[in-house]
Amino acid sequence: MRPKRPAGAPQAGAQPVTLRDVAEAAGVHTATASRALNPKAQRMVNAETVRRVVRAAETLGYQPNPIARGLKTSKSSTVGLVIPDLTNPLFPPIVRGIENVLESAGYSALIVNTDNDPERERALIDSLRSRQVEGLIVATARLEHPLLVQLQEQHVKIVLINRRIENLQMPFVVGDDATGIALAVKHLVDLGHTRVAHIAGPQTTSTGVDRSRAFRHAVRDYGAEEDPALIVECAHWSEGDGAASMRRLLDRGTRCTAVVAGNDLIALGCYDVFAERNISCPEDISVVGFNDMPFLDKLRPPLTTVGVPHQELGAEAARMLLDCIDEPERRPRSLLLPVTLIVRDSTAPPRA
Amino acid sequence: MRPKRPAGAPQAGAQPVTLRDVAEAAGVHTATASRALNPKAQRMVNAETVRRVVRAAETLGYQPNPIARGLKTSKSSTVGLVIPDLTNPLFPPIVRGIENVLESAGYSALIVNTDNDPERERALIDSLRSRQVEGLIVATARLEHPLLVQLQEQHVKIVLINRRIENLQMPFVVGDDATGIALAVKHLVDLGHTRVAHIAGPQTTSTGVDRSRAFRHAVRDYGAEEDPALIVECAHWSEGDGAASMRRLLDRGTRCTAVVAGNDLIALGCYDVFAERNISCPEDISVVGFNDMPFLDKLRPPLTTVGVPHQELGAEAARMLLDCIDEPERRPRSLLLPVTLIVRDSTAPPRA
DNA sequence: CTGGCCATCGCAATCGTTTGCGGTGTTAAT
DNA sequence: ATTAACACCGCAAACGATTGCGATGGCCAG
Repeated sequence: MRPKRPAGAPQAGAQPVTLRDVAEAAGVHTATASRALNPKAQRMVNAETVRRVVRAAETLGYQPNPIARGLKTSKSSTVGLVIPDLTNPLFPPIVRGIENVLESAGYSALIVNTDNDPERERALIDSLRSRQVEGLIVATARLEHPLLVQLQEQHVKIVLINRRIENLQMPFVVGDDATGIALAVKHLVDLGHTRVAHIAGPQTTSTGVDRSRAFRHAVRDYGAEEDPALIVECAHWSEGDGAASMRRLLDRGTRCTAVVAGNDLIALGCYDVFAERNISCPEDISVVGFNDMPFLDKLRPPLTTVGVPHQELGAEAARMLLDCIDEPERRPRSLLLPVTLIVRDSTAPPRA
Repeated sequence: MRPKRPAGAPQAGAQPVTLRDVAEAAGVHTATASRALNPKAQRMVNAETVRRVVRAAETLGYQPNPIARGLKTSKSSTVGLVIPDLTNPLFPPIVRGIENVLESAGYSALIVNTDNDPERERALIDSLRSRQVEGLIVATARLEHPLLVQLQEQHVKIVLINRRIENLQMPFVVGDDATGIALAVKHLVDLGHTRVAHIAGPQTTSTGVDRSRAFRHAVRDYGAEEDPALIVECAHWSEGDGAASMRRLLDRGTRCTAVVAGNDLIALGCYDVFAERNISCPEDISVVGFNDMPFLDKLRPPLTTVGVPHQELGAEAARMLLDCIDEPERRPRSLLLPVTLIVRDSTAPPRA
């Protein structure tokens, strides 16, 4: 007889009501109790017995111990979420989307921030794996990403979010960058712009190359000028790099009346140099961003941008990962979510 | 002899290198291996043996299985983080601060978003506890918070962040709201304002009452007008509620030339109302916010606010929680972190 | 009446660690 | 020389769940 906890003190200490307790209470063996509580195995046990066990479990307030369960099944009900920096306003909505679907599936997420440092990334992923995460949602993918292909070879379940990897069968969910950019360019051309520039994101990321490729196509399709000088690249998706690139563009005297930025942060960088140089937006130059991160409508001028359903992005990625976990043999699916142009006041017809 | 994994395929499958493997490799029992690897118990085993074991562990790439360890020790190396909504820009920096110190201590955080719903909060905390978190960092505390006192009675380790609970010995770490508000009021008075309003946060939270109390004191201390009509309250710390309260203030005809908002979101609400009613800031009304959330400098006008070291807040809270875990008997400490006034362009002398 | 099948359930091993306890062998004290 | 003290290490029992396998009993068909 193991020591009973003091009666009348339900849940006094931690929560020591174990499977054995409910088994005893129901007058069965722990094995039967386990099966009775497990939907997959319920049919192996008498319906009446199941009822007794679940009732016992309920009245005792039994909560299975996921650690013990995890030890036996080597499932942790946990997934790892690898992002560059939670502080980047792009990610909180994604994270919430992910957590929402994980939560309803009984899973939870361990979040790590790599700060885009490959060394750190490797270490953090190691620690994630040692915590037995059942899969990874990765938002830090670069086009060339040896670590990720290595993980894939080790059959780690991975789904990419917001990024793809070249020449690789790895499931991903991204926004429809191409039509987003096309929408932006069309909007500008419709306003009358002919010389529109592009401040591209880093070409080491799929997002960067997809958007700049889409830009070149759109410029051609909608009949704007195809001047290579109108395209500059950023080293990182940051405000500072955006500003630097904008300065480069201006300094080399490339004339333009509109710019589509690789993302909102880069657009913010443009705003900074506009302020430095007394350029007024949208009168002198129109700007459109990408992502529709929060509070863009509070800027002066409110930023025209393309809205990406980040929360759904996250939700879909989580669903996809759970699918991979449930049926490891399914072939990788990927998803392209629709985006929308959000017109605010940073775009206007060019000065006559 | 248990089946060896195929040689030449290091880490091929999951990561099946177990303590037993290193024990065998070092020619000792798992028990000794365990002790050799555990700093607390190393002195119970011969130094030479320790060396052999650690070398074996290193060459095999041994990673202890935290699940198994947790099962035995009922420690999960995990803490729960309870916040209202990750999407609120206030929290990402806090989370990063927390994760930084947890990471270096070998802990990690499970984040849940309550959306300020007590029912959801209870359910999420239950799920956190069933995952054996060793403690909680809570950012959702209200002045009256039965759930939290109940948890405290059950000896759950809790540290509050950004909030306190009334009449309760529960460790917390907060910014110095009082001097923050005092700084703001002094700044406005120095500019020449005499009728300064306060749009207070919800008085159900310590932050709300602390700031509005500080406001009343500061107004008196610096000789501004003490008109109760100058103070209105928000139901929530949100943009919408801030706007609503600002409208109430204006609609009842209370004259004022400056307002200190309970936080930045509320200040943003004021901006919205200014836009609606063609009030220009700072010419007609000055505004100062609280928190210095990201991108405030991009607003028009850039928002004067009081800066709170959120990342340090998080870091200190995490340190505090780890302390509580390590030595459960220590009496609760609390921390008040210094804040600074950040003057931008939303404040100016009142119109002559 | 017997053998076989099926439904139901218990036994016990197992997951990878930690840890109380007891068993060595060695050294120092009497 | 006997023994106490000690350092070191192995044995085995945990931790709380899952699961292959075997045992039991009831039932039907042959």
